[in-house]
Amino acid sequence: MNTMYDVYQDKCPARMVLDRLADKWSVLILHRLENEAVRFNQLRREIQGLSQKVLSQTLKKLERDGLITRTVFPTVPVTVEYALTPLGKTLADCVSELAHWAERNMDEVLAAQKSYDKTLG
Amino acid sequence: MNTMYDVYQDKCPARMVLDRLADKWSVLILHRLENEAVRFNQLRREIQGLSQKVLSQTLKKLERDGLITRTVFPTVPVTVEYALTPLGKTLADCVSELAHWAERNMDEVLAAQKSYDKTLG
DNA sequence: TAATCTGGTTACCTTGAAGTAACTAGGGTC
DNA sequence: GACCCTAGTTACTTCAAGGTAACCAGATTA
Repeated sequence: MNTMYDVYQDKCPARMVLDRLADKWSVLILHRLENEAVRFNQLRREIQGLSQKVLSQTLKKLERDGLITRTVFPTVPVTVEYALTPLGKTLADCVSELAHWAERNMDEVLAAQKSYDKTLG
Repeated sequence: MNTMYDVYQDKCPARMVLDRLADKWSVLILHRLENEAVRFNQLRREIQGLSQKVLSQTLKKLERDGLITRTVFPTVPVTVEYALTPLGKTLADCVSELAHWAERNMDEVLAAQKSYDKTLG
């Protein structure tokens, strides 16, 4: 049973959660993990512009939130895999739609920006 | 017909769009506008913690992106209403799911955080 | 012994985002 | 004339997120 919350309220815990989710890197990482577990350096290589430091920080936050798991395999060199938890999966579905929306509609957004900037002359 | 983009690529325009969307205030504003047009000060009052400056900036960005319209009514004092465009509506649907997810699942997230913090003792 | 791999952490610095608060405009009321 | 309303803008300051780059552990290979 869930407590009722209102995201419009300041200091509402749902707001804190939303604040964490509304982050570009979290969105990209969750999206990437949607269909398979991925290793640290693989994420780093695939998500361009994401530095090692920020990747590490973001993964830690996502793990803390119970959205992803971190599994260490004692291979040589060591392998660390990140994967979605069941909770993370429900969020990733939601977040992927955002990513898809961006891919689908960005032509229209760019056109709107162009037109907006023109009218300011 | 849309160009194909990949959000994992740096400097990909879809990434720029995603970056703009993955913003707490944009999410809250789009969510609030989902079912009705809302005035400037009304948004400011209802979305707690959102300053006048940031509200103004965020609305301007959303308008530039073609997601909301700004309509001035020559009442006294002047009334300015913000409303979703059809494009904005498609995004708001997506974004509202994120807000709902946060409200629905935050108990579980907070519990995960608590448990994570405890194991670090 | 030196270099290489993964998966990080740490120190240092910069810059841009946000807070605060005052100011503007255009009109109405007392 | 002074003050209130809406809807912003502007100036100043501060703070934290992020970039860069070096460092670390643990093990392997040449």
